[in-house]
Amino acid sequence: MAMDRDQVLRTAAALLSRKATATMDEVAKAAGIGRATLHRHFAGRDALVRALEDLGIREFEVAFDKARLDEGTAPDALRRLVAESEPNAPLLAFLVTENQLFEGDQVNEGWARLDARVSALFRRGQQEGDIRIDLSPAWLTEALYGLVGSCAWAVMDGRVAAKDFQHMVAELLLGGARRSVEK
Amino acid sequence: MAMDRDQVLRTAAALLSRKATATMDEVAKAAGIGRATLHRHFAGRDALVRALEDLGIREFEVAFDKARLDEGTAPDALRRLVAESEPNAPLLAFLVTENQLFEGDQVNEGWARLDARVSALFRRGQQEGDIRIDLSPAWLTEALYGLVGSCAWAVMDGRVAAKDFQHMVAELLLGGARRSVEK
DNA sequence: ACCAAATGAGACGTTGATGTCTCATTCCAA
DNA sequence: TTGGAATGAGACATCAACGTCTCATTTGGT
Repeated sequence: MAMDRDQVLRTAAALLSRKATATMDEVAKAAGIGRATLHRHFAGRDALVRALEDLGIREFEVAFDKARLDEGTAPDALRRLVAESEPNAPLLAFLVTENQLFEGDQVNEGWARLDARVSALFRRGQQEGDIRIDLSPAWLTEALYGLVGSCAWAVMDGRVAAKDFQHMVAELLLGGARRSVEK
Repeated sequence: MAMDRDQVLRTAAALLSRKATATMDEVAKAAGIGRATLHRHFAGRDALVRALEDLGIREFEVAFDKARLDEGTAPDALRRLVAESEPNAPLLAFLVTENQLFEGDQVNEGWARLDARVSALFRRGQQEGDIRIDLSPAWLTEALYGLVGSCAWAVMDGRVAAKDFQHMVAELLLGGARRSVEK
């Protein structure tokens, strides 16, 4: 029953992704540790959420690295990005809704770094002529997060098959719903 | 200072869309009424959220009617739907995140009715050859909600200009981010 | 085998929001 | 004008989660 900080965080992420209002007690039980121990490592609920935020940001930075956003065409890079994001999609969904509660406080600057990388990808795609220019990189970034989160919820609710996650997100984001003539 | 139930609900919707954790006290103050009065009309916070849910469902049913989902091509109907949804987009964003807390409880059957109408629209588009068939109507419906909600947040945060809402949502959903050759 | 550190269980006080209640005041219709 | 209904303000008890603390037990390294 040793306390593995990272393992506890991942368990908490899994629980909170499903039930965002889970209590500290529930988080502790889910992680198989005592509430006191949980408190010894995370000063409070806020600290826990911050730690989850850090974990999420770290995971996505790794995912972005693996996706090699600078290589190949932007659409291909985006597909890789969606594929690499899938394992952490529920965590992202949780953090996105949680962030909306932080109103104006101070948001982790890590998000800005991630946003910048995604925005840069879209911008590159626009410059190379692969991405339409009437949709701003900022909006495309938001939309990516939104679709990843939505699909994560849909998968958890059984409305979308898990195996379709990558296709559903990447294809909708890239190609849209309209049936293209050239296809 | 007479109590106008519908006006109170709209004020609450506006507040809670920005700050989902707003207290009953804050809601009452925002509505310009006393907390006791608020309590006389809504048995509790749950009842208030349920009432907001009803309001939202009513609003969207009206919006769907106005959008005339059965007329014209599916893409055109979808554009009208996005346009009609815009005024209530923040409320939708709030209700969507709130619904995720309702885990398995009982979800208002109104959502099923709305889902059915949107799904039917996408299905019609697929049958008429305007919407691609490799994306399920259920997912397209979820994606629509997700994009409307995401864009509502983005507008509230100033990352997207309010005047671009319809274009950003409808064009991304329909056409995707990839620059099409035919365009 | 030993000892220091970490843990689990639970008691305890605190806090913030909730829901109820009272009472003086205001509103509105007859 | 008048009387009943609705309201606003605030007091009050309740409750759930939080955060702190203690102490017996377990763990892990030497």
